[in-house]
Amino acid sequence: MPIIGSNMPDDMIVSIAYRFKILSEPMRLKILRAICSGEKTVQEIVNEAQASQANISKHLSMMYESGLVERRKDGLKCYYRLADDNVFKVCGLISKSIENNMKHRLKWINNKNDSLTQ
Amino acid sequence: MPIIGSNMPDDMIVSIAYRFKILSEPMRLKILRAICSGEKTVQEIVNEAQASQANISKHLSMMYESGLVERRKDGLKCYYRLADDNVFKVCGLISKSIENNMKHRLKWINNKNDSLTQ
DNA sequence: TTATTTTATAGCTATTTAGTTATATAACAA
DNA sequence: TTGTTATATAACTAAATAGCTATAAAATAA
Repeated sequence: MPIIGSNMPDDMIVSIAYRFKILSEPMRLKILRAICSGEKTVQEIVNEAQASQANISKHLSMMYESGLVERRKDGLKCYYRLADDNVFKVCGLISKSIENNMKHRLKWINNKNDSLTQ
Repeated sequence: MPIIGSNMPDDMIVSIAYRFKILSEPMRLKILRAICSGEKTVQEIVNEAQASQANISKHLSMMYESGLVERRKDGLKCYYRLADDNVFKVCGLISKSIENNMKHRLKWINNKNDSLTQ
């Protein structure tokens, strides 16, 4: 299964880039962290993510428009939930990649120190 | 293995967001597409991604600084390659997620049409 | 030396956008 | 009706940044 492969068309690249863009803001990841255990109201998300209601609402609207989250209205309250859980796998891979990178840099620093002390 | 889980600390969120940010620019994904089959020189990447040399070089520097790509200098030329291939898995999941989302919207549209024609 | 090639970078501009304040909308309660 | 609560949105500002042009740096060739 080719993933990004040299055959990936430009418009698919643009779609993927846009999805990454949504995931590239710490506040939006905090929102995902808040709803990863189940649906939450806007107020609950505001409290967990520690931001203004207007700010959270704007982020949620954007995430909804792009299909990253789904929502359900019940009276005055609006419950948001994840649209699918691929995003968690993605974050998992990214953090693994960051880990690899840090290990790599650490090894490089150690080698440098070794050669300095030899 | 908890992935993003409610226990993920803020600084890890920030690191992950930054990695996503690097992946959120179509031109940088085009660079990845260019080097996914193996290391390439800056000129080769410029040709494949169809952008100016200065622009590609700036993106490559940024990707290098953040540990997304590695490089090897040989005379005048500089070869860039991927640091690890988690990024491909990530793009794969993202495109799968986009697919799911499109299917979902399509189904929603179809249901709407069904109810209109009933 | 001088010229050429390859890559990196500095300075600039236009565009995007996160967060803010204030307000609108909409459901509920008295 | 009026008031209150929950959420969405409009207008604005400040900061970040993609791409541009011009130039610097560094290796090679003549």
